[in-house]
This record gives sequence, structure tokens and C-alpha cells, in this order.
Amino acid sequence: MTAGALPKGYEFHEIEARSTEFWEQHDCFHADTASERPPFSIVIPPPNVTGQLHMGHALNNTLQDILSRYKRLKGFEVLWLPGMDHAGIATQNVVERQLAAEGLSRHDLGRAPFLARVWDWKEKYGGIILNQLKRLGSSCDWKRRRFTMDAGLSRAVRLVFVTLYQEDLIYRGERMINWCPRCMTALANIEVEAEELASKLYHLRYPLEDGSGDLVVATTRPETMLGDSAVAVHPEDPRYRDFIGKTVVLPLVGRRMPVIADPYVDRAFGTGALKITPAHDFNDFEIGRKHQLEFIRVIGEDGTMTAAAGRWAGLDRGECRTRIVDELEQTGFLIKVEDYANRVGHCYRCKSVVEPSLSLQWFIATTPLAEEAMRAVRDGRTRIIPKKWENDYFAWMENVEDWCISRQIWWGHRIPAWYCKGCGRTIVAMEDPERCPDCQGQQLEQDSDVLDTWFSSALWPFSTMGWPGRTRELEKFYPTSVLVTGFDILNFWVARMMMMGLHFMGEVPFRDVYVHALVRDAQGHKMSKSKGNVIDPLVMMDQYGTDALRFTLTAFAAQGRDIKLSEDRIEGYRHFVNKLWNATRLVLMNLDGTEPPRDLPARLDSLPHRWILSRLQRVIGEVDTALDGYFFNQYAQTLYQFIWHEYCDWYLEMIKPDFYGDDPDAKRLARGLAAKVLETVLVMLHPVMPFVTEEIYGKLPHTQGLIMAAGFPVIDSVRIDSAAEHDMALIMAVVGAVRNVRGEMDVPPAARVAAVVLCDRPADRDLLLEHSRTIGDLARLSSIQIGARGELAKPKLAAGALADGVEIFVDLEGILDLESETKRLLKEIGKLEKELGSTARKLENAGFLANAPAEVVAKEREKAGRLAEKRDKLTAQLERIRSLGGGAS
RNA sequence: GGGCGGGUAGCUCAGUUGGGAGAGCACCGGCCUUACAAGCCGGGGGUCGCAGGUUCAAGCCCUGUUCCGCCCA
Repeated sequence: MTAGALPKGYEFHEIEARSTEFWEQHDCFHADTASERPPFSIVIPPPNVTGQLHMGHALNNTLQDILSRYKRLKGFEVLWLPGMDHAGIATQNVVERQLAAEGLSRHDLGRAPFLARVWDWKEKYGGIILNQLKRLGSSCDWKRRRFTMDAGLSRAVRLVFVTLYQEDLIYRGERMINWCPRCMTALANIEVEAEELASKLYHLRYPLEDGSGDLVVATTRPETMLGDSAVAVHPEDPRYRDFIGKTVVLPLVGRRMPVIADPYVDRAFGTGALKITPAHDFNDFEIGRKHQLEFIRVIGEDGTMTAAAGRWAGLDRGECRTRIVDELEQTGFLIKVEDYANRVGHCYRCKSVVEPSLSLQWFIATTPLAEEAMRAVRDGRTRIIPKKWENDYFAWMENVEDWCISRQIWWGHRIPAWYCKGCGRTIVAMEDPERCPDCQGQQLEQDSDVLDTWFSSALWPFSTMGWPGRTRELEKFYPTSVLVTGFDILNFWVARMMMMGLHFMGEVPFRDVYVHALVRDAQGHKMSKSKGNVIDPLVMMDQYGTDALRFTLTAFAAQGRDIKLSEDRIEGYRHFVNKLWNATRLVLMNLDGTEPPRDLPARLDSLPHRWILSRLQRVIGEVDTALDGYFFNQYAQTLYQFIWHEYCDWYLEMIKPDFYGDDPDAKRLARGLAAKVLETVLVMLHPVMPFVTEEIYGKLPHTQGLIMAAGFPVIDSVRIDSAAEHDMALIMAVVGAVRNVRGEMDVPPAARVAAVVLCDRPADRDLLLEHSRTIGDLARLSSIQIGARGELAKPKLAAGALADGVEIFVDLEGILDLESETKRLLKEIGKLEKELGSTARKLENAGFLANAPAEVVAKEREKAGRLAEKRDKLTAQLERIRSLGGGAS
């Protein structure tokens, strides 16, 4: 397809919509399990079914898309498997809020009708984020989309549960857990976020029963005193040695409690005496078990005080604290109150203060699973990139605690455990049991809890591919090639996938884990709705185009650093999209509807062509290195620099005369090469800017079909041409020198000036002579004379400049201001002197000459010579100007 | 208290084997030069947090120190 002129600006709205629809309709990203191509696979970190696309998703999926498209271009059979998780607590919350608006609770409906309602909601609103991902250009295999509550995945969940139970790796027991009184469910430790609060430290006096004195304890939670069953001191604390074994009387309550000794107590904290509430604190729980203390639950599931709290029963825990403090103060048991900053656990879903609580729950014994998961990273079966995150992974794995997997909600995978009312036996089975295998009783009651959402997410890499079936997907695409994710869920999710993958598949779930940064606002703050600093990716795509957004995120995705994003930057990169578009316009305009030759001559004579091809080969290499090593920012910067500042700024400018000239061969060559180089960079750019590249690619000659089917360019080492690069550098330097003079002297672009170029090296002189017309065009010269020193007369009133040993005089008769030219030369000479100084110091240093590699010394010598020559020439020019009456300074 | 990361131009950041401090944006000056004013050309600007050390040579390696951020207790 050959097209004429392109519209003047890139209209992304229509083009993006068209491409997205086309890709989807033609199943462009469907992975073929029968393909002979080598596999490359990614499973998406499943967004919540309740989710809306935010910048974190945009980054995460842009990076996955870059890898997917890159590998597709490289000839891999790519599977990028999309889907969502059911987000148990979050989704239930959403639907419960809807119900609340109708004045109903889920209990009013009952379990089955409530679940039906959640499914309804899911069907209606649950797919939003997937459409947003499509809009972002994500090249997922959409036909293979999965949901953690799908029948297949649910079966996998059940099999895993049953198997682990049979292996004694899942058990039910009464343990301390974190309880969210708002969500009314247990949480895993990892789901609790510690947040610093300005609170108080209350010093309470506990009198000894025998009247011989008092113990003062310090606590941030005075209401828990109602559940105290001991006071602990350090066994070696001389202050309290005599108290050990005695009995204290709990104020207000009157309970008699022992004073025990335990080395856990921190003598330096508070008073050194610690009240022990075994049912409401993790550490106290351990002490309580060790010393066989009484466990008294005074705070209930809904956050109100229980009957065990006596006359405070029914009060909210906060209210109770106020009342207790009042009463203690009135009765003289409150000694003092200090301000105290402490870290308090909050529910990561609803931000309520969690209540450590003794509770009967299901757990996974994680330690045995963690062993293998650590080994897999240690021996490199899975790499974590950047490597520093391995520390976090190991730190967590080494101290891993049993994972509480039961949740007291309804939306999720129901725990496949039944309790026999007859004999009390627990039955865990793949198929729902009808009678108890022990007593044959039919009074079976299923556990009402569901599993933690992360339980099913932990199976994602293989459950989505059809496990426990032995599918072709698993065969071809497991283990997956890479997992791309944020560090915030490294332990929530990645660590658990490692454990489950290794245990059930016998293989790691992914070869690489690429951990990317968080997207923050321009000030470096986390984006949050409450702060109002959220930049909505959908709005950005609307305003600047998806490619601009994607390119921005990529250009900033340096390993190990957070991304500080602002709208300005997105706008800035939209300019790049536009630049690319306009370069294409220029090329197409000059093709003039012709089909230039597809194949390039083996040998090219023209310098700009040789140069751009040589640079292109190097760029191909740099892009490969960058993407293979997950250096996304480098990938983006390399192409930006090459396209804008080499291809557009120099190459296209230099070949314009060929386009406009009469030489048919030169014209054909320029047309062919300009198009060829553009096509090549488009392919390389396609992974990050799928839309604009697809659109442009279709308009170039010789291209057929979609850009994603084009092969990724391969370095053609024959085209690497150091001589051409060297020659171009000289021409660029000469042009730059003239432009510098013009700029400094405020010569308007329209004014053409004459120049004399003096160059003693014959080879360079020939080169400049050969390209004198190009130099004249680029530097806007009216005439250019080139010769050896002494051969040509210098213009009378000229500004001089130097480039690589070449001396250039720009004739500024009528323009030159002697004073400002003097100033300019002095400035230049000053800069040279400074540089020369540091070089000279090195060369005078005997140690440097003796120890540095010969080539480094030679380089330094050469540099010193060059600088000195330059300085001398400029000084001579300065003398000339002064002799003409320039500034005396 | 422990661990990790960071401090480089006004801002945001590159700098992957130690050997001439870079980019983008912003800023200043000149331009509607027929792809692009969403553009072109030129320019100014840095004691690489601080102090030591290793080395002929340190933004880079080592030690200490300070500030900021995150994680854990």
C-alpha cells in the first residue's frame, strides 16, 4: 500500500480505536500451542474484578506489552494471558454497600441469593478494567481470559486444598490472628499495614495482693486490661526481683493474677513491667501459652466488648477505653499519661484498626514450602530483577509465618471441609460428601468460610493454563518466561506463586521476575484519591494519546527507582509522537507515490546513507541489549535520541537535496533509504508505541500486513562503518562551529554568509570539499572556500571558529561587532585553558605516566595537543580582531 | 532499634568493567528556513550530600557522617 500525503497532525483518537478493534476482531494476539516457534509467556498480574485502571496498572501492562510485542517480533510464540481475580473482601464490600443503600444486609438475603447478586454485579461491571487494558494497547490473548472463580480455576483451588490437607500442610487451629472488625474477617499478617499514630502511653498501678507495694505497667491499650491474666517482668531486673511469684490485683476488676518472669520483657520500655493480655496480643499470646495463663477474650468480632468484660460488655472498644481511663483516674490507679507515637495495624482493605484476636482458623504451614521456594531463587532457576529485591524475598521467606487462609465472608472459594454432627469428624474432599465415612451420619455441615483470594492467585500461572489437566498450554508455556509486577505484592503474591508452583508443578512458575517501581506524583508522593493527586491514565490517553502515555512511563522506568510522573512529561513525549509522524510525512511526500527499490546496493558511496545505516546497526544492538536486560528507559531513550537527533536533525536534512535534485539515482537511493530506515525504527518502536507505528507502517512502501508480523531487525555488521561515522562527526563539527558563530553573533537564519575553511590535513580537506554543498546548506552559507592554510585569504571582518583542527572564518562584513567577537573568543579561550589545565596536570604526573595504560596516556597526550592547538588558533584570531580595533580587554 | 534504597544542572533523572560530567523539561537569545512553532538554530547552568581512605586516576570502590524515602520489629 502506498499512500500520498498524511494528515498534518497525528489524530490518535480515531486511529487507536480502529487498531484496537482490528486487533481484537482478528485475534491478533492468540497464542498457538501447536506452533513450532519457541515459547514466550507471561501471565498478567490479575487486577481486581472491582478495579479501575490506574497509573500502576498502566505501567505494569505497558511493560508486559513491550516484552510481548518485542518477543513476537523476534519470532516467538507469545502467550500473554489476561484475567482478573475475584477480590473477595473488596467485591463483597461493593455489593454490600449496594445492599445497604436498599436498607438490606447480606444476612437478610442469605448466602445463595447474595452470591447470585455478586455474580450479577460481576457480569455487569466486572469487566471494565479489561476494556481499559485493551485501550492501553495490551496485546493479551483475550480469548484465554481467566477469572479466579471460573469453574476450572475453582477446581484447581479445591484440589490444592485437599492435597495440602492430606499432606498435613493445611490445618485448622486456634491461633492469634489479625481480625478486622469492620470486614468481620480474619486477615493474613501480610494484609495488615502498620501505620504510625499519635497515641498515648498510660501508666497503670497494679497493687500487690499482700499490700506490700505496687507494680506500674505501661500500655497503649488500657481497655485490654479487662483481659489481663498476668504481669511479666524480666527475670534479671533487680527492680522487680522480689515481685516474681507474688500476686497482683487487677484494678476495677479485682482479678488476682501472678507476677511472672520472662526474658521477653524489655526492661527499658515503659516501667519494665508488662501487663499480659494473652487473647489480644501476639506476644502476650506466646507468653500466655508458655506460662499457661488464662485466655480471656474481652473484645468481640464486631469490635465491642464481650460478656467477659463484665459491666463494660457491649461498649465499643474505643468507647470502652475512654470509660476505663476515666474510672482508673477516679480510683487513683492511673499514674500518668504520656504522648507516644506507635505503629498500629490497619486493615489493608478498609483501613480499620485491626484487632489481634484468638480465633479458630485454617492455616497453611508455609515453612516447608518456603524452603524450596528459596532454593529456586538461590540456584537461579528463577531470577529476581533488579537483584536487590531478592533480599526482601529471602527476608520474608526466612521468617515466614503460617498463612491464615480462611476468611469469614461469602464471596470466594468455599472451604471444602465438612464437620460431622454425629461424631465430630472433619471431612475434606474433592467431591461434596453425602455421609460421614466414620459414623455414616448424614448430618454434615460445610465450613462456612471461604479462602483468601491470594490462595487462588497463588495458583494463577498454572491454574489459568488448565491444571490439573495436562494441557498443551502447560506443556508449551509453563514455566512462564517472566512475571512483571510491583514490589508491593512481591510477598503477597510472587512468593506464594513460587511455593505453589514448585509444590504442584515441580517447576518454578516463571524464569524471571521483573519488579518495577511505583508511580508517584511529581512531588514523589503516592497517588491517592484522598490526596487528590491522582493522574488518571484514561484521561491522559484521551488528551495526549496512548502512545505518548506509554512512552512516558517507559522512558521513566529505570530499574530500582520510583517514577515521578507529571502531566508535563506526557505532553512532552506527545511531541515525540508528532515528530515521528511528521518525519513520515516528509518521507512520503518525497516518495511522491513511487515505490523505491527494496534492496540496497551492497556498497554505498554517499556519506549520509553510510552513516545513518551504520548508526542504525548500533541502535539495533542497543535496543536488543536494553530489552533483553529489562532496561526499559534505555530502550526508549536510545530510540528517541536516534530518531529525533540523528535521523531527523541530520540525516533527513542532508538528503533533502537528493529529494529535490535532478539526479535520478540519488533520488531513488534517498527515497529507498529514508523509507527503509524509518521502517526499521518503526519496528523497534512498535513495542512501546503500538498505535502510531502500526498506522505509519501501513503507509510505507513494501510493507504488507501488520507491523507485528514484521521481523525484528537484525544487525547487519557489514553496514557498520566507522569511517563514515568519523567523517560525519567532522562535518557535524564544522556545521556546528558555524552555527555557533551565527548564534552568538545573532545572525538571522535568513542571512546567508560566506565562509573560509582552512584545513591542513588532505584527507579531511577532500572530505570537506566533497561535502561543501551540504555544509553550506546546513550552515546557511552563501559561499564556502576550502583550502590549506596559506592557500586562502582570510576575510577581513570575520568571526573564527574551530572544529577538530579545522579553522573556520565566517565573513561578517557589516555584521561583526568587534567588541562582542572579542568577548566570545575570550570566553572560548577561557574554557580551553581550564580543560588544558587538568590535562596538563595529569601529564606532568609521573605516577600517571608510569601506571596508566599506554592507550589512556596516548589519548591524554592527543587531547592536550588538540586543546593547545585550538587555544593557539583562537588566540591568533583574537589578536587579529584586536588589531582591527576590537575591545581592549 | 534493624534492613534496604536514594542525595549528580532550576526540576525530573541517566551514568551496567574506575580513565574527557550527560539527557529531557524549564530558562535566555535568534528564527513562520516549503515534514513538524507540538517546530528549527544557538546559549547559559553542576565542589556529583559532607569528611576521610584506596588508586597514577573516584560520580563510580572502602570507611565514617548527615538528610530524605520505604520495609520490618
